[in-house]
Amino acid sequence: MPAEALLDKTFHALADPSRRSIVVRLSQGPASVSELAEPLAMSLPAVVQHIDVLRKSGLVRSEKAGRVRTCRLEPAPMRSVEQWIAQHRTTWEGHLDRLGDVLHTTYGRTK
Amino acid sequence: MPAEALLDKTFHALADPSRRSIVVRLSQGPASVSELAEPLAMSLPAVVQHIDVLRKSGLVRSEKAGRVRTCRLEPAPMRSVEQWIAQHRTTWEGHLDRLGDVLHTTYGRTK
DNA sequence: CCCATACTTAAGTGACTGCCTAACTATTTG
DNA sequence: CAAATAGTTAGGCAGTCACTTAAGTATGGG
Repeated sequence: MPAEALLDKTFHALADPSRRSIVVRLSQGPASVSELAEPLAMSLPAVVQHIDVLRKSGLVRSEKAGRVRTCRLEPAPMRSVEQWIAQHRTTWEGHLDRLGDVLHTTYGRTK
Repeated sequence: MPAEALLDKTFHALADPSRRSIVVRLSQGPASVSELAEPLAMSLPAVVQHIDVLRKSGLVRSEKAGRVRTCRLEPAPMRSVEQWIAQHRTTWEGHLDRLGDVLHTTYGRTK
């Protein structure tokens, strides 16, 4: 998957409170579909659809054993989101530093 | 704005490549609406709508001077997204550590 | 073998997105 | 003041989203 599309899907997946709560739950360890559904006030198919959005972003992986599907968190997409933010925050901060320089040379005690 | 809603809007705002490219451009310093529109292959009203999504998430602030509206990046929402991720990655990593402990005590050389 | 469990599939719906064009309102500038 | 510039407003439209209910498919226990 192209990096841009990965970011699209990961940001989109995280832009929903139900899906974020699933992620939070999974950050504490794997869980079945029913376990993930239990705290959510919606039908089971709706939960499965949310899990599917998370799965398509790569944030969640799942395997079925018997009649139970167990979901677990996959760290890579979250890391790429974190990196994207860190990278552009750095640019932004770098620019602020340069702005500071400009302000300093323009208004500071020079010569 | 409640923290949850802020995360909703910020993640949603960043889930679009055009909007992310606007953010990247603004991370290098403020820009006018037309400047932001120039590299994007879409009509000006479409760009303004994207800027509006960014504005509603708090990621972008803008002021109008004369007929030019200048947009700049606001760091707070990006930071809260970064914190949300860091927080749950920590939980997740913590769990991995504990899993490591369990594996060690269960299968490792004990006593 | 029967029944409860744990999903899965399908189809539908109302709201929201991301675009567009057309028309309009301010502000410079010649 | 007339024309170009910089946005803004309004309306429409195809596609996606977040659900729903109803019906189906495995699987495991008694």
